[in-house]
Amino acid sequence: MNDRGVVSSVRGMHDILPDDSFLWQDVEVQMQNIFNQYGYKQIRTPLLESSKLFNHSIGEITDIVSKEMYSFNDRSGESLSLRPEGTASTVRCVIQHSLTYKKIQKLWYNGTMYRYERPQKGRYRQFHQAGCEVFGLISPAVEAELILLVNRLWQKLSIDSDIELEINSLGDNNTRISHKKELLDYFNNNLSSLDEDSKKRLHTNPLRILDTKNPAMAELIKNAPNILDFLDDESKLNFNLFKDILQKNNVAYKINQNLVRGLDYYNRTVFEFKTTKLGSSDTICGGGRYDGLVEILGGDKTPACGFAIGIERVIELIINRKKQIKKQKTDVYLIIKGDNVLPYANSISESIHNSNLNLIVVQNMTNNSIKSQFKQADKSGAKLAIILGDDELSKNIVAIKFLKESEKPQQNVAMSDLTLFIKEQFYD
RNA sequence: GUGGGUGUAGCUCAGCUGGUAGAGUCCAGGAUUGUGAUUCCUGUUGUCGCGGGUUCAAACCCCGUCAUCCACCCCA
Repeated sequence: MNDRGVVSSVRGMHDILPDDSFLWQDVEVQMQNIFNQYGYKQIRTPLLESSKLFNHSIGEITDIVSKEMYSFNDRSGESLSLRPEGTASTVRCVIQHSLTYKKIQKLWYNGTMYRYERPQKGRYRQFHQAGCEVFGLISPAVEAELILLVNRLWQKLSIDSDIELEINSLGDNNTRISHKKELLDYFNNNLSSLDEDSKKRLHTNPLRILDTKNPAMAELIKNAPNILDFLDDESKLNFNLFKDILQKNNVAYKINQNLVRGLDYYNRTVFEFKTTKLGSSDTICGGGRYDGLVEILGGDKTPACGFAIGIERVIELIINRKKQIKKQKTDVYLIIKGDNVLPYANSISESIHNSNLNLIVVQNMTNNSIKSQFKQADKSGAKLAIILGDDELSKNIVAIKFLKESEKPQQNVAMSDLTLFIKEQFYD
């Protein structure tokens, strides 16, 4: 509630307004088309899940679980949480319905996620993520396909030149244990070079130190033990194969040995699509392989791999790129003048809708001047204005004005011929 | 949780060393008795975020508070 007693949306949760919603629809449709074209099927899971699900999957000590979840007890005392990401719910759904029993699943989702964080550019408390998850396949062709599919989306949305792909491999369990041990030794031997934050992270999440933005530590990080030197043979083979596929398909990538994902469940190949155009929220898509998660959540051991896209960040990039964003355009605008015509106006709109031409028809319902109505018609982007006044009504005609092709003269059309006339204008 | 910036008309913003608020845009009407550019004229819109303090006087100074943006932490 603000000072005047008007309730407003809660911090970090934003309305998508009419001038922007068309762009959102456009992005969502393009995304769905591509996901579907690669044979992925949509799932829709609840926004609310048992808190346990996220505690067990994302990791108790991660920031997401320890301080960013919207959690509360419901009336029966069970702790529920608004989902902070989509993978855990997807895995839960897959296990619950035995979707991977002797089967491969390729799934996609799109929905709102919730994290209690301080809002800033590209980061909100309610935000949208779309993602794909693949279950039951061990081949690095899976990771590669995910990359190719996302890459295609960037191209479709014309933002590919703003985005760079970074990849890394986290290897298997042993890789991470031995790398972490070496890393701890290394940092402990160089304690004096660590900043305050990093000293804290030494005990919580030493991998994160590699990700620091502090330039004073660049040299230290550069010489730190490289996880890629610790890869087991199979992970190494997989990673090389993965890179081969990317190269064969002309996908540019950068190996970032310091790329660590924030969630506990990742192993082997991980990747992020990053941009420099969005301030400090630079990751617009992140993902990787998580072969252990299904088992952790109580399912049979199932290899899996996926990614999530931050839709708000994609939208920001698009708006950034084109100053004029696409708005919803009217096709036919109906102008009305006179006391007797009102009962006939809706009938005209209805007759156009009845003819299944799939046109956007807007009818002026004010009693404003003709001039004002034409102004509105022009602003709506309509190709045609239909004018119905007392004169026209008495002759059983309507006047048609071509708003986009002003060289064409205005013409009268009999009401009975109207839908045919309009069809010719839009489809011939 | 911690820093910094900003809150004035629906929107974008001006407002000097304190003297009681303005422009553009938008919308409506008219110039054009029923025709969309442009131009011109007219008109509508404000708890100057909120609360307190200083002062004869506060949009402006001081304190507090809320909202928002950006950054840190962390992440999509």
